[in-house]
Amino acid sequence: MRILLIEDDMVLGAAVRDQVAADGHSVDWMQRLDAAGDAMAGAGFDLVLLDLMLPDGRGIVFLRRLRARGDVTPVIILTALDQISDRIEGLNAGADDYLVKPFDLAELSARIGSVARRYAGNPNPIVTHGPLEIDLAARSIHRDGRPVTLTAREWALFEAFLSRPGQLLSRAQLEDKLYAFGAEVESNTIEVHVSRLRKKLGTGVIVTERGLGYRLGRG
Amino acid sequence: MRILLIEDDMVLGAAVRDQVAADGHSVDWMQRLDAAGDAMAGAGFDLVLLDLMLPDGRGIVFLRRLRARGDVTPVIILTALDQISDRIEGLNAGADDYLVKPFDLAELSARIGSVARRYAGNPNPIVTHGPLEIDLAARSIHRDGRPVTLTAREWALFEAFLSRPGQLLSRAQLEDKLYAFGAEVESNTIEVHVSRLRKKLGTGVIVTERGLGYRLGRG
DNA sequence: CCTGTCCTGACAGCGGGCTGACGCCATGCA
DNA sequence: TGCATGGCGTCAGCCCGCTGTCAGGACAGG
Repeated sequence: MRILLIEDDMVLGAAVRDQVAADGHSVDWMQRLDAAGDAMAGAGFDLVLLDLMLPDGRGIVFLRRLRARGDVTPVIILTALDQISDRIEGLNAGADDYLVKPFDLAELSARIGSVARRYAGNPNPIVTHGPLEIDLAARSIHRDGRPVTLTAREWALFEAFLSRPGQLLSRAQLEDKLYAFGAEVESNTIEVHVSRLRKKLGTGVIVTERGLGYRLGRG
Repeated sequence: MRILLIEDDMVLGAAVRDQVAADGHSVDWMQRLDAAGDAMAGAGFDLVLLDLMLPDGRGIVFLRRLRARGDVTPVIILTALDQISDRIEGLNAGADDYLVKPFDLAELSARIGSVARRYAGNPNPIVTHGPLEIDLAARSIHRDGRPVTLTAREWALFEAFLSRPGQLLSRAQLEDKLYAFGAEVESNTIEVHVSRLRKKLGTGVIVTERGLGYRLGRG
């Protein structure tokens, strides 16, 4: 897998590079955003590891611009910012995952593997689930042949179910997926999003386990 | 989830136990390290809440010994020691998280959920018990290949039996596992839930020991 | 047979879950 | 800058199924 590492801290960058390389991936390490932008425009990477605090600009802007260009390359954010608002901002900007420094290198490997598996894409892997056809890479869904459009949150939620088919997911687990680790949600946000998802995808897709959580229904 | 609480303070221990039980986990509470060691050697717990200051030894030694044995059960340390050096020592000994007394019970819940989720990763181990296939992480059961759905209380009860295969469990023990202390049940609730479980899982799963309690039958 | 224990169908209360509605905020457009 | 739009979190009220309770019957032991 081709990985682009954008990190200005030399010590941490080297450690990450070595770890990722040891996992068998090829790594391009850049210390500046402008160089990274050029690299992204050229060869296609399979994954981007992005530091948010860089000398020549905020990584979040970089990420947002990337997504605005239609680039769907998976991005994992590495940062010392541990404010909830920052995490939300990161995910809203289109990040796929989030690691707060200091993080364990083994955890980094695990996250990379997870993201890689999710996107392990021969051209367009299409998952069919009952009347639904899901193209994970393109983030598109068709229901009975008709296209369905999901919002960012809805997609994140649905993806959580797809990644663990048949497994029961508690509200807390889902909140972790949507808000990147322990953000406090004071209301029934998950319920509302589930409700909205059901309205778009059909009622049988997500099944409620009263008192426990939700799980993906049989297609 | 099966949780082992090691805490010698009766007031705090009771509070923690009630909170954890209210979150839907089954709790074993021990006041001494030697007893806890025996318990760990037997049934597998999903998580350990460990006080560092105990009458019969230092919790840190216990933890280190645990890891030396190759036991990877997640451990959260509860302690009044708030020196940085203590934290580092605890984490180096193999703890997964650290809570300094006095801590908020809600925070405890959040940490437990977080640690549990971190370890809830695939591949899910499947336990077979006669005609039953049990996926603890996914909270799913199949009987003769057909899925069986349990309610929250039914799960908690069944889990209590699974965690102690073959061991006799009195009604009082089961009530302790299912309900927070103080919320005493005055009727034959346990009997009713056993009955409902048997109807879903089959009659041979839970065996009655007249006058004593119940135990898990041979598969 | 008697007695104590256990099983299970029935039922009501309530608390968790669903969803329509609303307001805030960010974004896009003129 | 003002207006329109759409996403998202929050709230309230309704609904439904879980769950504790009870009662009557079954069963084991003596």
